[in-house]
Amino acid sequence: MTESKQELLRGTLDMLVLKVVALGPSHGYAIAQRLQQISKEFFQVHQGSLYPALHRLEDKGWLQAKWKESETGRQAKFYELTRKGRKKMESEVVNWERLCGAVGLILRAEEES
Amino acid sequence: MTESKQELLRGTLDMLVLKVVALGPSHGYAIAQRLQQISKEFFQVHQGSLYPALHRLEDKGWLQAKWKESETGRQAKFYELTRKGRKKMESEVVNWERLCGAVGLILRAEEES
DNA sequence: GCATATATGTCGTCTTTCTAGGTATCGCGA
DNA sequence: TCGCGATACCTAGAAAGACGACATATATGC
Repeated sequence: MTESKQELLRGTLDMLVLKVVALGPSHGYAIAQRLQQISKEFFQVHQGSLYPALHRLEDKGWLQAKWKESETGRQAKFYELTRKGRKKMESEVVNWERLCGAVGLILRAEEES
Repeated sequence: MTESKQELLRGTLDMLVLKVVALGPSHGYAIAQRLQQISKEFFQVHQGSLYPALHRLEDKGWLQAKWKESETGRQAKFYELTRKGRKKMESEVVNWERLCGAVGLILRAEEES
């Protein structure tokens, strides 16, 4: 079994996290679970990637954090999108789509005369 | 004009190069041009990215190089796909498509009840 | 003689991810 | 009660890959 979970593509994590947080404020642990669930187990986000990413996004002013009680009754750090974060997310999505399109052009290219 | 060319997504360059070489043996300089042209100027591949990538792909046994005369009459290093390289390319493409699908799931996700 | 396009390459830096560890609390079953 | 798995946070170090800047050389045209 060479069955290891999918590595993330460098640079996509920020967009994915912003998008998941846009679905509703959430804490780190839950964000990782959501990403895994929504992607049908394709993405497996490691804590060593996620927490630094959250701090990065907070530093940049795209996320804002508040300690609250989680669903299970413990303290957890809930992140929500700032206005800047929403803009950033939207531009990242647009860029992702353009990038996908460009990759698609390459992949569908055929030998020209 | 904040018009700088698109950064590559880390990890996609290998696939794109393999795919372009699959269109027909080509040398570094021409590979960069082709990538730019086919992607309609979206990708601008830097020399500092491309040449190390070509050496990497050659080391892995996915590309094979021969010095030949280029279209302009000079010596250039022509790369072509090996059998291993073709397999690698195909699996990378499959993986790219699965990854795109997974990202799509995230981007299209909506707040569930 | 010089700029530009062609063509290859290296080096140092930066960013991001992974691996591998650490802390702590809670609920559950043995 | 003891340990374990799940929940929840975190960091440090290493690896990878892309970038910018630089270096080199030849051919063509002005």
